[in-house]
Amino acid sequence: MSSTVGRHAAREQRLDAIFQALGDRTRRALLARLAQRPAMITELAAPFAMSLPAVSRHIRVLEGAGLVARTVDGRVHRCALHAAPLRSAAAWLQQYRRFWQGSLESLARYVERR
Amino acid sequence: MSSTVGRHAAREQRLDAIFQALGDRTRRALLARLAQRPAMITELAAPFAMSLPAVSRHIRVLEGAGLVARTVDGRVHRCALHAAPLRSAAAWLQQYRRFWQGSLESLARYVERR
DNA sequence: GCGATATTTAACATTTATATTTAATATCCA
DNA sequence: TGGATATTAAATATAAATGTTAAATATCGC
Repeated sequence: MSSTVGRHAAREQRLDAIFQALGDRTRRALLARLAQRPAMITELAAPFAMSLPAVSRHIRVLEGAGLVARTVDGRVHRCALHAAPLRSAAAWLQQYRRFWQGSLESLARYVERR
Repeated sequence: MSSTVGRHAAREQRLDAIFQALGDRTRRALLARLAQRPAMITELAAPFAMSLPAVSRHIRVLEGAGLVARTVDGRVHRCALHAAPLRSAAAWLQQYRRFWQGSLESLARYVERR
């Protein structure tokens, strides 16, 4: 699994997991909450109109993408944001920066011309 | 639907669609291909070990997220990258930049100390 | 008009995602 | 010990995603 294609597939798989995890507003809200400070599961679940097991599984998805780290402390599971994978996602998006920059500049030029 | 919550929900929905669209490696590969130059459906589908209808639907998902624009020219559907929504995704990610930067700086300090 | 080409639609099968409710498990603490 | 708390697991239902093949639709070009 140390071949070039293997590494490529693994990176793609990680991006799949990261973007899929981000593709749900509940999970993005959980990340936003964790960006404030770490929190236990019950605390994280409280604001949502959704059962605790449902939130628990959303958190597991975030963990699977490497976006949340869990520390078990007695019966309390404390969750913390782990932002490193977001960096990979941002790096992927930056590849396309010139395209949206391009269209913005085109728009600017267009607006100036009038 | 022009209330603040309405707008918020709409933005969340758009982010859902964008991130979900990006959460599939076939679709990311299609975007990468379209970043070279526009192409028709058949052209886009050719490299994939997957039926044409399957690719056609992936493209529709990208369209749904606003990432691909289609121009019908006779029987040929020409697709072009439309990167603007990626900017929203990047903007969302930038909110978290300080977290991954933070860990990078910590690492740098740690490496320096030794 | 007719056959070849480009694409979608339909019908279908399979898998994955998401949510619920009800148990089970583990820990805390009086 | 025993009841309250924190969390997961199991069972279940539904919906959505993904892929296939075969048929339908529309256009091209002779």
